Amino acid sequence: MSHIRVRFAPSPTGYLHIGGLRTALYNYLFAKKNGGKFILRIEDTDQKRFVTGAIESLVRVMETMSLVPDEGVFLGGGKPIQKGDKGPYIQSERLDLYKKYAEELLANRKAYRCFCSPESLEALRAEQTANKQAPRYDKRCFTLTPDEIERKMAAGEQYVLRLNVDIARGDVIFNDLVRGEVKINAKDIDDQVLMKSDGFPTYHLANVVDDHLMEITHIIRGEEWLPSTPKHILLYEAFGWEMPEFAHIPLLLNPDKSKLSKRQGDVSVEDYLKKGYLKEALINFIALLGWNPGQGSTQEIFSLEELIQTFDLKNVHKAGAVFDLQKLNWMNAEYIKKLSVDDLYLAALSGNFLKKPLIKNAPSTAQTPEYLKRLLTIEQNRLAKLSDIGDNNQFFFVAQLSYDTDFLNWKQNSSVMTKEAIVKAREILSGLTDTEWFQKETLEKVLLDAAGEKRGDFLWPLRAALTGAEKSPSPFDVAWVLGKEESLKRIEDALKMLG
RNA sequence: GGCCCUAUCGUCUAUCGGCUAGGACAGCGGCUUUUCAAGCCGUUAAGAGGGGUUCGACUCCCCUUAGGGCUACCA
Repeated sequence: MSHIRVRFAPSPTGYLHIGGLRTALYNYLFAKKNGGKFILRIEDTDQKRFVTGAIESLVRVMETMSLVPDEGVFLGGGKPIQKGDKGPYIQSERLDLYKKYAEELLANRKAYRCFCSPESLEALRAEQTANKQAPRYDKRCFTLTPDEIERKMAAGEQYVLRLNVDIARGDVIFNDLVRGEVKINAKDIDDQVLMKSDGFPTYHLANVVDDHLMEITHIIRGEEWLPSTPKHILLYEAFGWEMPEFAHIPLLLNPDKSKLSKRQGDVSVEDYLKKGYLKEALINFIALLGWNPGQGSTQEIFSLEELIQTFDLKNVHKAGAVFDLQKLNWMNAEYIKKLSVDDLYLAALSGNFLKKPLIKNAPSTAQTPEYLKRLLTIEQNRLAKLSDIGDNNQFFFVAQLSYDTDFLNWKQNSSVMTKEAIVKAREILSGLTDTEWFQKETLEKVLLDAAGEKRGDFLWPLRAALTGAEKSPSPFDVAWVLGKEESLKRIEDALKMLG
């Protein structure tokens, strides 16, 4: 297969859907793996559903996710720009092209004008449904005489162009790269509208025309397109064009196995980015939803580069895959753990995860880069996503702790023992220089030595005084993050409470 | 209703006729331990049902069942 060209062709009706991202990814991987070209085309043929700014956000997210096309629509100065010699890549700019090909179809009797009103079509459908028949256009306009057509057109009647499906065509058979042979009989194919009355093409026409003109060799798209593929094949036949290969990839599913949708969780890629899922984790996770390296491999963590090397349509699953947030969380945590603290800090900073109210309302000493990096050092192993930063350790950001005095006592220990422990801690800690303090190992060793055998007697009161929390990282870690001054202040506060 | 697709642990999946059915997430248990995580170790859990084909079927074929998708002048 020489000169492979694939495309991702979303419509700008909102944000990039996580399922769309997966489709884009498979296209991208397939292209890169095979030395082909990955094209981004915008399918904005439905004026009613167009959302302002959707193209920009679509392209931006693709870029963020490192799925940069070789050709098609890009962003330049925040505005959509197009690159490539097969453009334009935005369908609303190709209207005359569709018109030209539609006329060719009309001339060959492969398409015909239909003047039926939406109301009469709806009535027809209602009747067919009531009679338990499959709703299908009855071709009544196909038999219009040239005179009648001319009269209606002269009268300014609105019309659409329909595909003239020849029932005698019999089975339309094609070989899907992931599903194998698929067969649908022409009698089950509706006379699909190709051109709408507003002069815009429908998906079916625009898609086939563009894929041909843009020399697309492999159409990799969601399974929801499987039933309409025969219509597209009929169009290729009508034009006498070479057929591309088809690969229909399995749907992404909600936990209840229905098609992944809003309502049952987040579906836009930006939602996940906003929650602090790393793009590498998202790509990795989504790649494994419907594909695996096969060959008995048990590898789970893949870089984009590794995915490119390993990807093969042969190993794409046929059945839909449930989007399991728990596994995403695990994978994201894996990626967070692999980051250096500086990179983690940068990721948190650039994603705006250090500006949350919890942190913004904290004392300024708890907002310095040094402080936050110490926090991240401690929290790195405990984070599923960046938006979780600080949430389980809020004591790092409050000016004044609040807890019951009894909370300082380890198990059944008396407050006298607790006080002794905290006094001892104060003595040791106040003797440390700042340099010693910020050597995490030194701090830990000094405190561990002081704790001796019965660690709980010493460490629990200290940890309780420093955090006031039932759960927290170790007292060494907490003290290390807080710094000497704040730690000693909290220790003094505890001693005051103990009287 | 019609057409099409699909079917291995709860979830993602391996297996491409020889299986004591493997891995991962989640769950559970343990170790570690000052609490909570992390980490390490262990463990529960699957071939929808029925017919064929075959020396031998999770793997191939058929039927049933179940789930899903499509059925628009939306993509």
